Amino acid sequence: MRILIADDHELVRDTISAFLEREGGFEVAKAEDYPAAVELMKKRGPYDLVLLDYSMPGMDGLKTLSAAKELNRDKPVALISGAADKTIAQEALAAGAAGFLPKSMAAKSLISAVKFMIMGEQYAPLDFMTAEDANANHPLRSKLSEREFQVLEGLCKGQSNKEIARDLDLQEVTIKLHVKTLCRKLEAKNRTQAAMIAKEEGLF
Amino acid sequence: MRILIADDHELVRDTISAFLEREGGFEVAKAEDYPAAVELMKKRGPYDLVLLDYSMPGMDGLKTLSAAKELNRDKPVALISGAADKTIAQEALAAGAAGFLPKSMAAKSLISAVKFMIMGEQYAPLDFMTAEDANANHPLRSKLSEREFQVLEGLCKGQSNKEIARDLDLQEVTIKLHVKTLCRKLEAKNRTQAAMIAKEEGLF
DNA sequence: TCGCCCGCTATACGAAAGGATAGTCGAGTT
DNA sequence: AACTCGACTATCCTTTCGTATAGCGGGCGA
Repeated sequence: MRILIADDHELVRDTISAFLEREGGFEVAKAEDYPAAVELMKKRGPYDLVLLDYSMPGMDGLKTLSAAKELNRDKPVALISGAADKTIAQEALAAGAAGFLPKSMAAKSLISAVKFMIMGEQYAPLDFMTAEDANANHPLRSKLSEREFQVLEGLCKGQSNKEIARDLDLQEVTIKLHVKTLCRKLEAKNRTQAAMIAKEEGLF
Repeated sequence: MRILIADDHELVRDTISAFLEREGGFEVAKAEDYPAAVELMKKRGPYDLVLLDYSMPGMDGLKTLSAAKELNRDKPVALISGAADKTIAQEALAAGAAGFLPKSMAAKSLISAVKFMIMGEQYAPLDFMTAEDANANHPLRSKLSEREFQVLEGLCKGQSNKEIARDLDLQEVTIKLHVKTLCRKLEAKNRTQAAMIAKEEGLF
């Protein structure tokens, strides 16, 4: 069974592939970014399973996923990620990914997951998929009201008060009020800073 | 030789520890976050080497580093990180870290680095430390002029044009101009969106 | 040397944001 | 029933942003 693993962190790539080789008896090829993975698939492909890191140079979300799937002649291609959340996993699976492997999964589960996917099944850890979205019970959620949260989302998109008002079907003045109270709660002195704080908290 | 490795990604933690055990003959203990690492150091410590992930639950930069160093009775404590840049590494080493291991290092170098640190030396990969700062030759750097870059930094801090002007010792109108051209280059429609784009690019 | 681009400054104006105060309305408390 | 509280609207006013247009000086290449 031949596997290709692409991850920009050499330490992670090396140790995971060493683990797969020893514990699973697979033959593992390594790539340090997406273009390198493409090269390998073209020259040595198709592989029985391709594992792509979701955040590495050259990866552009789900577009590259389907491209890789074609390059690997419809043999399974799965995503692996340390930070991505449930929604991204769902989109990936819907887009035809053979599986989604969070780096928070146990190493021994990895072996069975890999075997499972090679057999053509779709894999995703149940506990990960049933978990709440990270931002659903985010610390900021309790500080801000629902409305303020919606307005904050608009701020993060760079929308003007007027645009936010249109989207939420409210008056512009109301948005201003929300922006003001929301800035106070976040200890931001203006909308831009509020948006940056939300971004730093990992929101939106 | 007893090593403690703390990382919130189980897959990474497991495979790295397996690698250290097999290839290096170390006895490796694992912790899933900082508090768990503290527990282990209290009960089973000190370890000959402690590896702490820089971004995991409970870690608060360098404060926790020195706390861990005390808990481990001044035996070496090193940081390991996937995303952190050179400046963080330098601060960590200055704060008494036994080493800084980027996840982009080769697995076989890990073994020698670990042995090196256990002997009481300070370790950091030379290529990593001499590398340019990630944002020094960032794609945006070539698109934007130096001034525009400085102004963008101000935007990301949520500063007003007037404040940025004071900091850069320029006139407010000049800042406005830079903001405008910078927004055009970034395809942002206002300052907030420009700041968000910079943030997404990993700047500041 | 001429033209040209770049960084900077200036003036001016409309649009947007920010702040203060006040009032309506409905839901839930006491 | 009186009360609080959150969400919403309204008016008024000041500050800040965003855009346009024009001018100046230095550096650089044709």
